[in-house]
Amino acid sequence: MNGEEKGPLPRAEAEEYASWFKALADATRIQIVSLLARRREPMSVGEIVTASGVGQSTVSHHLKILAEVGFVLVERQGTSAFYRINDSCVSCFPTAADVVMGNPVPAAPVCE
Amino acid sequence: MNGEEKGPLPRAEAEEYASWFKALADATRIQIVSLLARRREPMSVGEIVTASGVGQSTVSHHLKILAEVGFVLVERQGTSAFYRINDSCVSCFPTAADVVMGNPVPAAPVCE
DNA sequence: ATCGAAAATCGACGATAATCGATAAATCAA
DNA sequence: TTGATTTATCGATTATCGTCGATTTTCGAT
Repeated sequence: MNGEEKGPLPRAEAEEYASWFKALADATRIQIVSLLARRREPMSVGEIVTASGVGQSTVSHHLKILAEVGFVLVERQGTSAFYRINDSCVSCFPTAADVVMGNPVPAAPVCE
Repeated sequence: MNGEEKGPLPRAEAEEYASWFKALADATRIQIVSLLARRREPMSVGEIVTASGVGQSTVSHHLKILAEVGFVLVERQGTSAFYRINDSCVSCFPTAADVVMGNPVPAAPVCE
């Protein structure tokens, strides 16, 4: 019982979808995500900083956003934080068709 | 020859991807798109305005953005403009997996 | 306890984007 | 031509976002 209404998607759902897409609506975040996806192993913030050429605070900021949506996972060891890609979250990311069809918003942003 | 490099996605590609996702990174645009997708027939700007409850100039602005990415198609009749969903563009929209895998950016934003 | 290293947070700035009201442009009818 | 209707554009305001430098926090080592 989804898209048989004639009105637009309710505002709340639309905002949830939008927050998903916002996570990938920035070139720097896409670079960070692609970086973590190519190297399959976890990377420290420092490694990501040097590999991406972006400031340390900026990288930390973006990693936080990516973690909130569940795109990346954190594990802390000593003073370091290691981030890795969250494959299960990548696969549950909504498609444009989902939005357009009015499919229910994916379970929870934080998968796993 | 895609994701076997160790560095991040080149900036240009990352920006192209980001521009795609930016198109759906706004709740109002998602509402407009979902509205056009549910009613399969074209809608005039005025109809979209009353159905969405957003200002006329705002709707016109968002429709322009959606048209630039190819999500919607325009046809003008008299003083009216009728917008409809572009199914072929919806299906070619990149997935999160595409971004993460470093797949090539979809052909052209303006499909059809 | 003190120091150094790593990451997160804070404060500020500039740029971008969303929204609105008003105006302009285009079209058709009388 | 004049007027009415519909949409696009313009100008301004406001809010959001990305970025940076500096500071703070956390943790391990000495």
